[in-house]
Amino acid sequence: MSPVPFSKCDVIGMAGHDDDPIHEEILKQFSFLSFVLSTEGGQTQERPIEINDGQTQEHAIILEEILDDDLTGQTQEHAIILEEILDDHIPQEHGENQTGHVQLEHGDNVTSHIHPNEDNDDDDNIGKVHSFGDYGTYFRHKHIKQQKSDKEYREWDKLRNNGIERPQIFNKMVFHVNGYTNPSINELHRLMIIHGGLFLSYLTKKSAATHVICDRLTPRKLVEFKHCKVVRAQWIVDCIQEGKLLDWKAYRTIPDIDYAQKRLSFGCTMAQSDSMADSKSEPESKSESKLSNSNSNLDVDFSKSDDIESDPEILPLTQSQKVIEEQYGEPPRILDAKHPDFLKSFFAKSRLHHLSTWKADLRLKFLRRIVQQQKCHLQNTNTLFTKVILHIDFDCFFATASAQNYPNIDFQTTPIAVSHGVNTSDIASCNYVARSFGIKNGMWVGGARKLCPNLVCLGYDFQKYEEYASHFYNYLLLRDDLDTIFPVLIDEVLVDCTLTVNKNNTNGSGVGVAKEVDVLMSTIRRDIFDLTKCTISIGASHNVLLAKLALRKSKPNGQYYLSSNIEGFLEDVLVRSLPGVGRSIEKRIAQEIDVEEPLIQHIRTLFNEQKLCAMLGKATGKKIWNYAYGIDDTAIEFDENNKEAILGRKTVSLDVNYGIRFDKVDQVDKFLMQLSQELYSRLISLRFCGSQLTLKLAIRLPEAPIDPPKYLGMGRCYFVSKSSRLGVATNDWGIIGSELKSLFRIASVQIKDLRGIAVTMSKLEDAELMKRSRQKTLDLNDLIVAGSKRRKRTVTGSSDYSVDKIDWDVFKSLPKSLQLELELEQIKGGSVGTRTSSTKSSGVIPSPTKPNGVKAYLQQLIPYQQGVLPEYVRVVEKSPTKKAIRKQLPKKRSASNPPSSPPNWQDESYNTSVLQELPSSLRAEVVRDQQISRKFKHESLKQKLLDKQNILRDVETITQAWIDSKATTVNRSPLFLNEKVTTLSMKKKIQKWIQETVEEGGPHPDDVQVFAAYIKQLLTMGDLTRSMVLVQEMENRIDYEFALLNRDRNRQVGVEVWKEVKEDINTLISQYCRCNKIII
DNA sequence: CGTGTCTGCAAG
DNA sequence: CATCGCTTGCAGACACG
Ligand SMILES: Nc1ccn([C@H]2C[C@H](O)[C@@H](COP(=O)(O)OP(=O)(O)OP(=O)(O)O)O2)c(=O)n1
Ligand SMILES: [Mg+2]
Ligand SMILES: [Mg+2]
Repeated sequence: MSPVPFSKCDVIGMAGHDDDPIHEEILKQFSFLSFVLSTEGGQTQERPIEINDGQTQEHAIILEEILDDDLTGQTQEHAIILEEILDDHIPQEHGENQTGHVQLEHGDNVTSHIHPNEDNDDDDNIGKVHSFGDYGTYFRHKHIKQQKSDKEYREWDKLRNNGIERPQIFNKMVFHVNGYTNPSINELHRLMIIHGGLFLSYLTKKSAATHVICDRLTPRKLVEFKHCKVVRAQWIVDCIQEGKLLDWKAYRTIPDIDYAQKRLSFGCTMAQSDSMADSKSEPESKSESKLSNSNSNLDVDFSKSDDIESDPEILPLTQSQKVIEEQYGEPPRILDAKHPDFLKSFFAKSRLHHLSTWKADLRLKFLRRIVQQQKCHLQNTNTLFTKVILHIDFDCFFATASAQNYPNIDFQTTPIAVSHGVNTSDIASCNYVARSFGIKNGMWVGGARKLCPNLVCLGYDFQKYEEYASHFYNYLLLRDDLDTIFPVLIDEVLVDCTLTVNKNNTNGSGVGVAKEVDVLMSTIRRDIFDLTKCTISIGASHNVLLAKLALRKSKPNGQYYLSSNIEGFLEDVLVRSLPGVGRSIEKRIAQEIDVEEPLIQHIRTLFNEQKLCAMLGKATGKKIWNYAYGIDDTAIEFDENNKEAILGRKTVSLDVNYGIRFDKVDQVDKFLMQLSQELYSRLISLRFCGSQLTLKLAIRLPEAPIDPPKYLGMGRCYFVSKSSRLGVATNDWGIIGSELKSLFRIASVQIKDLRGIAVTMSKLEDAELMKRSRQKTLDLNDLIVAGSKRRKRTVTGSSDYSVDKIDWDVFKSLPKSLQLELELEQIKGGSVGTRTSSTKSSGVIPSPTKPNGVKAYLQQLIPYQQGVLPEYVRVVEKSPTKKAIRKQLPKKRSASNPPSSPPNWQDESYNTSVLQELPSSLRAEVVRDQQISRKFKHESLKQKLLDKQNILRDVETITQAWIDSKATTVNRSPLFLNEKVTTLSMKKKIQKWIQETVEEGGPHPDDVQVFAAYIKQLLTMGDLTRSMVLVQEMENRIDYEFALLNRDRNRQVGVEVWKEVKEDINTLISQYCRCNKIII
């Protein structure tokens, strides 16, 4: 603890709180306050407070409340208020009119005597500032006041120190304190200013600071403060101790650990691992490998394990996959995200993707089940019952399951891990033999091999995992004695079995419950083992937290019912094993108390709830404090009143932080489009639309190497995220895609430093409800664009509604890209009025590359199949909103713009306003012209040649993929509305569908979705031919309906809508073709 | 203070 | 060759008015 120079201060008015550490703390930090506030202190240099505003009373009351407050944990908050009040009340000028004073007296409580001057009430400027109604002003003033009060405080401190000024070691230095520090920010503040430093609160420009005091540096902060000297708080303390300025470099804040640091000093242990491996398992490598350790490391990899076991039958599946892949001769290998098939191939092999997908599927399945059965109503409410929660989990699931592919490996004695690679590859799961070496799930193989050189790495077998999980879950469902089943993950469930185990406990004595629990657990374990030959463990207790901790104790292949001596049990539990405590929080706690691996008893004895909350935040602190005493009220029941619970989720997202290596923006754009489609298909299958889109980018940290240790990994990164309100819920991938591109440009990052991309759709709505909102957006017809004065939308006052030509309320609800579009349109039209802060309010930074206007993306040249006229398939960003707007837009720009779009802009972007109006054959010509002229402009002859070669190569590979995809889908066909359908019956359905809905103004959006999903499924199965036949059928029928229009104009809308639908389906197909490089 | 956006953490 | 570092929800920090 740093010295408190005010210890001799009079502490008054606090008699009732002498023993309260919190009040002491307040007093310590603000002990000078008691002087200032005291009129009875007896010290000559003290003056009564002079109050010249009308709000003394308010402050006095706040003060009283704070000092009288029995609630703790609000020290910080109170400190701020105190500080503020102090700022306000420190005498500005000696001899001002005294209009009242605050008097703090000895006694049980603080009392205040207020004598406000009623006549002076009109002078309430300052009072207004502080009336909590205008926080903007409040905070602006606060900064200035703070500096002022700092000065006052320094002067006062000098007086306290017998007139001797403290060494001004921090002279001319400006500090900013960030995050939780030790000592606290208030203490630091005090220390800095009395030693001549300037203190900047977080409200001011951080860049003005010469030093940033920060004990914990996250990657993002590292970037933010990269031009500052970032030091630990200890520096301040030590400087003062020494009475001079110490070298700040010795106190540099070290960045938090991340992926790269897991690796530590891999590579230095070459000799050691070499010799170990040699002696053990690879005699033939002994002779050759003096230098290379890679060989010896490889020897235990699954790809060579057949050598070790000399059993050809245990060839892992992944091997055969490779063989198949290689049969193609020279297909361009899928390395990074530039390859069009990357996404698919990545997800197919990503364990975390599988885990997440399985989890979501299971949740959905069980949600449905609960809703269907209304089982939650049956929940027991008998308080006499002993509540019992089971936590069931497979032992080292992946490792156990994968090892079954290798019958010759002795699972009980061989250290086994599941991974893709051999060095920087993650270990998904390792068995308990491996764990005895200290190996853990999530470690890199390289690191693990240092602990255990003989570690055997096996490949993944996702199919098998899925299979076992389905055995597992079906079994649980089959049992009818489990009240609630809550899937945590594929290999892990929480079960409420209160009713079952209490069946002999009708009198509430609790007798026999333990036995019932034990029997139930043994039965489940035995049955699951019989089903899967995998061992599972079960923990049981009366709440979720304790069940989890019991599970940990029971592992491996065990069971544990934690029902008595819970306090004692908890004592020696690692803090880290509490749910919600991970690496970061454990480290923070460990640092604070200087214990390597803190236990719960440390929390109990060395912390209190306030301290935890100060360190970890209010919610987290409280949660952990409760956990330390075994208190947990997490419910595993389904709350049907919760709207989100019924929707099942709040967001749908898609992350790729592997293989992201781009050079040019159009590569990024292409990938973003793929992400859009993936997101789209997830939204469709969940029947969701969303109205907020977030793009999160992982960017290489400046000091991180270009190539991270892990091949194509993300390395050390910081994250940037940008989000956009779409205004209308959608799932359209055209909209999503163009919005993403727009967001990407706003983020303005170095493309080569991009290491990860994530896309999140939030503000979800049921697609069912979307239909209605869609109708609403059509009201945008009210939107009129003509010469108009812009105003920032502040109040939605109806009075000036008619004055504006644009309904800004509607405008604001549009996606940013659309807003910008409209603005551009206005600029073009030369009708821009006063451009107030509209740019700012739309949040879009205009930049040369930004104009993401009404564009369509020319995706791929697709000549139709059987000699039909070639046609360019457009992918239009369709959206009712956009269309509605576009109708209102003058078309001038469109005519002149397209051929001369900015060179920076992606090649594929076109303005379609005009193209849309043209017959497709003519349109094709225009497009081709544009392409040619662009090529001519921007590309050298050499480039052209290269392009040609590329096309040729594409054709070649495509043909093979094409043939192959046809071959693999001979006798499979997806269900449509759960029915088996033939192409012919499907054609008939389409005809009927179109015929019937044209009169109703087009198909129901949901039906379209179902149909689109069907087509997509066809495509996924490689049945391109059939999809195209079906679309052709649609087109024919629509043309037919179109021809009939003369007879019945009412059907025009329906036909138009149908044309759009057809276009969308076409888009789907062309996308598929493009992704697979298929040219038909 | 109430709200929104961005960042960080945890889980498996 | 390597390697496949996902997805969701919650909470905190900070900005804005
Ligand atoms: N960092 C991690 C952690 C887990 N998993 C996968 C592999 C595991 O087999 C599965 C289940 O995770 P568990 O935490 O249950 O770990 P295990 O089942 O492997 O071991 P145990 O449950 O015995 O502790 O999730 C993973 O891929 N990566
Ligand atoms: Mg497990
Ligand atoms: Mg598990």
